[in-house]
Amino acid sequence: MQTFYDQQYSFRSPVTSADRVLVAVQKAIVEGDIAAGSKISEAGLAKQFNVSRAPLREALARLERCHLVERTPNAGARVVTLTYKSLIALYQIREELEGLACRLAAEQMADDEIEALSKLLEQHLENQRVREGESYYQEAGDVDFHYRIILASKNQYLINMLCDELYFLVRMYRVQLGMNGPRVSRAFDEHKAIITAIANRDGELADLLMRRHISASRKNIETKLQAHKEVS
Amino acid sequence: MQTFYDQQYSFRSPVTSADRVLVAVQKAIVEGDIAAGSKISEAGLAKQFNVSRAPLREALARLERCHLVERTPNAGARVVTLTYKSLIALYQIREELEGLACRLAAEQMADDEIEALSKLLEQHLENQRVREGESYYQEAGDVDFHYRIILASKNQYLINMLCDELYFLVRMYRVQLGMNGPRVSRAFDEHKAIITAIANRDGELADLLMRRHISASRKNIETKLQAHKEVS
DNA sequence: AACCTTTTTATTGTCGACAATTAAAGCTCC
DNA sequence: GGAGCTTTAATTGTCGACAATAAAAAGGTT
Repeated sequence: MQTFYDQQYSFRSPVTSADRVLVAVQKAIVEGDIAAGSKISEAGLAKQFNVSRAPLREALARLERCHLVERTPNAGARVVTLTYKSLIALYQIREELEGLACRLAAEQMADDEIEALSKLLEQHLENQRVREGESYYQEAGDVDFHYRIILASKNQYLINMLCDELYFLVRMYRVQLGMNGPRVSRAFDEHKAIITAIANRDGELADLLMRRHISASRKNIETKLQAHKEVS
Repeated sequence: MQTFYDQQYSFRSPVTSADRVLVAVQKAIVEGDIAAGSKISEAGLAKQFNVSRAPLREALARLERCHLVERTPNAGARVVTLTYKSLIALYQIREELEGLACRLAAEQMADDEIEALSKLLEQHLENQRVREGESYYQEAGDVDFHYRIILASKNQYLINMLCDELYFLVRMYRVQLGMNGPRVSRAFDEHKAIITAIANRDGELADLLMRRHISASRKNIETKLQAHKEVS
């Protein structure tokens, strides 16, 4: 299943070898294959991907940009660690920016775009029925949904910030802390309500609903993070 | 006058030569010494700063990060051009994010920090009286003010996005399109009202006032941009 | 044995050269 | 003379090696 969000960097296909490495390392960090908090060796990763250090450093710079690694001069890069504080900070920003995106989308989306988004949601519903309980496809669907609305805002900076700089971190929290149980179906309903508001060209309501949707999602992850902390 | 905003990259002093080049080129672009829309030659700039292309490319990557240049694979980097559309997009985001920053600051700033910020504003007022009509110091003061509030939000991502990724572009609009006339003194009054709201721990009002402040600033630049376009 | 200093090692930052790609110039053909 | 193709030139992407810095190990002192 080729999902929308598999691409990055404003949705260009990887042309340079730095792009390829970036995509691979992004995926590895998001999915936890490279442990959170671990140090990244430039020479090591370069060897692993059969490239020189130059393109790898370019990739590292972009990984820093999407907040997946933290670099300190002359000391190298470390994979970020997921914390409660970071989660709150991230979702505070998402509420504001995706709320704005939703409002702009309600004002600017073409009728057929709204129709297409509505159909996409129906597709996700099918998938959910078929794969009850399996969380990954739902996450992909959720990300797809948010991506579409962000793109519909037509705000260049907003698209860049959310899709390129913030969403990999969001996915990292989701993949590593999961989304499942009753939250999945509730998220669907919230998506549907948001689309309805957009279809009615009610930007204010769409904004509000998106903020609540994100807030609910945050609370869900918060509890998982809490449970996760208590175990370890 | 050493101003607060002269530093960058989360306020670390430039240690590597890529840092030095970055600061210099940032300044050159913001102040229009490197023309908007012009192509950047890696070899040329590298020679100009007496460094090799490696640190210069690192600097370019960060310039792209703060939206001062746009890079396309195998085609190089171009300095961004200031447009009406871009201005609107930028300020839409600023309203949301700085509004949030203001709300968080109202909740979290220590009493002595508020006191210090209030005193900073008095200092700016002195400066304004002395240098009536000269816009640069006012801008520096304005940027100082916004920086303080953003930092007070204590939200790591918010600080990074606003101070590292967006504010150079904001400064570019200000420096090249200027802020002067009655807007200067009005901005002072708005700053004062915002501090008062923060001192009263009224986050909601502080949020609202900051949004209006930014909106007013946008309208001011809009008219300048309009006039500028009509001339050229 | 713990602490500080010095030496060693490893890692990051920088350089110059080469390969790959794109943009420009020149040529051919209509 | 202009459109399309070919060749040339210029620019970007990548590589391996060296220099500079920081972390680790060894040594000495109290």
